[in-house]
Amino acid sequence: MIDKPELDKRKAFILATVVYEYINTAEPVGSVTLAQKYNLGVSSATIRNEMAELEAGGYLVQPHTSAGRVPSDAGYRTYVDRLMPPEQLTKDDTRRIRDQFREASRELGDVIEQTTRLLSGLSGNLAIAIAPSRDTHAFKHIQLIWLSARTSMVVVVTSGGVAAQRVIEWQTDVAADDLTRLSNALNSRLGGRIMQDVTAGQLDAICADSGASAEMREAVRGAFAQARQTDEPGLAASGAQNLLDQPEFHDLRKLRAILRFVEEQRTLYDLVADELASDAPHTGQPHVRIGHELGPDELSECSVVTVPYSFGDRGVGVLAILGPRRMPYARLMALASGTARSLGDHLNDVEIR
Amino acid sequence: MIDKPELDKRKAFILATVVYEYINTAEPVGSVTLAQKYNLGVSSATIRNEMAELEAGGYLVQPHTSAGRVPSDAGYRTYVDRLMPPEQLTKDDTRRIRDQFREASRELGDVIEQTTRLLSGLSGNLAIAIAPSRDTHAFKHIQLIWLSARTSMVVVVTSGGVAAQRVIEWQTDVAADDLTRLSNALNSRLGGRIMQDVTAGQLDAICADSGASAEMREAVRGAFAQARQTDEPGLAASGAQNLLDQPEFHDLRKLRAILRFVEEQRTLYDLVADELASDAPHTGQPHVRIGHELGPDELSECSVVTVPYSFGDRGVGVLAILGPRRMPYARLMALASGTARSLGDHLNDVEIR
DNA sequence: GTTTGGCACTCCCTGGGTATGACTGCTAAG
DNA sequence: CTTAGCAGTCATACCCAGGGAGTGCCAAAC
Repeated sequence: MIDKPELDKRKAFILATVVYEYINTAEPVGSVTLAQKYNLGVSSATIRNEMAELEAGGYLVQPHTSAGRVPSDAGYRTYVDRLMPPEQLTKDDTRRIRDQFREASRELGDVIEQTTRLLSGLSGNLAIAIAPSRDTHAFKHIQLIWLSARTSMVVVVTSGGVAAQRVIEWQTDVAADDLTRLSNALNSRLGGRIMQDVTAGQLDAICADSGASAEMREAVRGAFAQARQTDEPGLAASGAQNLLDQPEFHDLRKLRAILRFVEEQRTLYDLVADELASDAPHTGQPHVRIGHELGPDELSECSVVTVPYSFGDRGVGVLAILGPRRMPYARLMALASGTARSLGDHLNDVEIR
Repeated sequence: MIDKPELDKRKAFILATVVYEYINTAEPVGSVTLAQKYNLGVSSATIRNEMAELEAGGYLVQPHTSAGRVPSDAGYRTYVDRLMPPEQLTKDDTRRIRDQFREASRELGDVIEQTTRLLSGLSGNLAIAIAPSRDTHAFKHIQLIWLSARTSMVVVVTSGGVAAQRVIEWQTDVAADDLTRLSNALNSRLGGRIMQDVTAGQLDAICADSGASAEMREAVRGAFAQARQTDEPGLAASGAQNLLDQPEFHDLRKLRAILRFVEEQRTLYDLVADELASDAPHTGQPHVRIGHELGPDELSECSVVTVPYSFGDRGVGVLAILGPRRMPYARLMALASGTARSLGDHLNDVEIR
C-alpha cells in the first residue's frame, strides 16, 4: 500500500483478469487458473510473481496464505477507473426499460418506486432512488378546497407533478368564496415561480391583499412549506432480497447489519444523497463507490453505483444500485445510466406544463 | 393424528408447558427439563409417558428419535385456542402506541405505513397493514383544477382523507370556468354519498346537466374509478429484517423463500385479505393462522396474527403480524388488537367531517 | 534480466471415526 | 398408576489425517 507505481501493461492485464474472474466466480483466483483460462502467453510462475507485486502494491489481497487472490478496494477502483471495458445496454435491457416507462405512472412517487423495482430486477441487486428535491420545481397551482365550514383541503401543484396536500381544520368558520378568492390571488401572482424563490413575506402580502384571515395565512404558509420540504426525502428502495443470493452475504451477521442499514430511511438517504451534495458537476455519468469509500463499516463489503437524473432544467434526483463489491460494474453502470436517462425523459414527457 | 381425544387436565398442562418452553428457548423440550423447571409434581418418566401420548395424538412431534418434543400445528392450535393465558398490553406498550398515534400523519397512506413500523418494532416481527377498501368511503369533494388550457388536475376527497389525484391532458382547450361549474355540480349532488353507490350513469347525468364535454365526462369517470379502485391494495409491510433474528430462519433457503413471498405485493395481500373476505363476523378479535393453515408452502413454518380495524361505521382494513410459528401468541395478539384499536380511533379522530 | 519448471511448504476443507450428551421407550418394582 | 433404572438412538462436537489448491523461492534456461 506504501507506493502505488504506475502499472505496466502486463500487470494491468493481470489485475483486470483477476477482478473479472473473481466477479464471475466469487472464488479467490490463483495463478494456474489464470494461466489456463486466459491467454496470457506466460507461465503461471510469472503470473505468480506479478500477482505478488500487485499484492505489494495494494491491489490484491490473500484471504489466507495458501489461497488465491481477491481484489482490494484499490484493485476494484483501478479496474473501474481504467481497466474495465465499458458496456452498452443490451437490446433486451433497452426493451425492458422502454416497456416499463411506456406504461409508467404519472405520479412522481409511483414512478420512483416503479423505477427501483425495474432497476433491482434488471441488476439483481438492491436499487434505490431519491425523488427530485422539491424546492427546485416551479410553482404551478394552489387550490384551497372547501369541505365543510370547519375543514378544508389545500393542494399545491408544482412542475414535478407533485401535489402537496393537507387537510386543515379551522378554528372559525370559513366561506368557500374566501378560499376561492385567495386561491386565485395566489395563482395569478405566483404562477411559474421557482418554489424556493417564494418567500414567506410574499405569501403574507398576497394573503393580506385578498383579505385572508390569520388562520388562512398560516394554512398557506404551511402548505408551501410542505410542498417544498426537502427533508422528507422521497426515497424508494427495493430488491433487498436479491442480496441473499450473493455468496458474500451468506454470513447472517453481515447480512443483518446491511439490511438494518438499508431499512433505515435516514442512513440510506445520506448514503445516496452524497451524490447530490457533492461539488462534482452533474455530468450524468455514473459514479462508483467501493467498500470503505462508502464510509459506514456495515457496508465495507459493498459497492454502490449512483447516477443522477434530471428533468426540466433544474430538478435532480439520484438512482443507485447497492450490491457486493464483487458486482459487474460495467453492466450496472450501463443499466443505471440507461434507466436514469429513460426516467428523465419520462418525467419530461409527463411534466405538467 | 387419527383420533384427537379430549385432553385431560394433566396432558393439557404438559402441552401448554411444552409450547411455552419451546417458544422461549427455541430448543426441543425434553421430559427432564420439564420436570425440573416447572412444578409438575410427577417424575420425568410420567411426563415421558404423557408426552408420548401427546405425540400419538398429533400435538407434538420429535425432530428426531432422541430429541425432545416440538409442538405441531395442532399443538400450537390447541395452545392458542384453549390453553394460553391471555395477555394484556403492558403499560410500556400502551404508552408507545399512544405516543405514536398522537403525532401520526393525517394521510391514510402514511398512517398505514407508520403503523406497520410501530407494530414491527413492538412485536419484533414482520408487520403488514391493508388500508381500508376505498369504495366504502363517503364521497366528500371533487375539484377539477385548471393548470393550463390543455392540462388540468383532478382531486377527489373521500371520508378516508384519501384524495385520488391525477393529471389530465385535454385534446382541446378547456376554460377554468367550465371546470369550476362541473366541480360545483358534482359536489352539490354527490356530497355524502358512499363511493360504491355512485354509478357511472349518475356521473354522466351530472356532466350532461352542467354542459361538460365528452372529454370532461371521461375525466370525471376516470377520477371516480381511481378513487375507489380496490385492486390497488394500499398495502404496507415493514420489519422483514426482524425475521433474520429468528433461529428457525437461519437456513438461507427458507429465509429466501419467505422474503420473496413477502416482497410480492400480490401474494402478501392475498394472505392478509383472507381476513377481509372471510364470512366470519368482524368482531375485532385477533385471528391466528398457524403453519400449513396459511396455505403457501413457503410459509409452513410461519404463523400470522390478523386483526381487523374499522373506522367510521363501514371501512375495514386489516393489521397483521407474520413471524415464526414459535411466536409469543398472547403478546402479539394483544399488541395487534391494541394497535388496531388505536389506529381506528386515530382514523376516526382525523376523519374529515 | 526475465522467464520457467520444480519443489517444499502452508493452510483450508473434507470425511471418517469416536466420544459425548440429551433424549426416549421399555420394564419391573413400588 | 407412578417411578427408577437402564439400554438404545441419534445429533452434535471433536479430533485427526489426507487431499488439494495455491504460494514462494530457487536454480536453470532463455
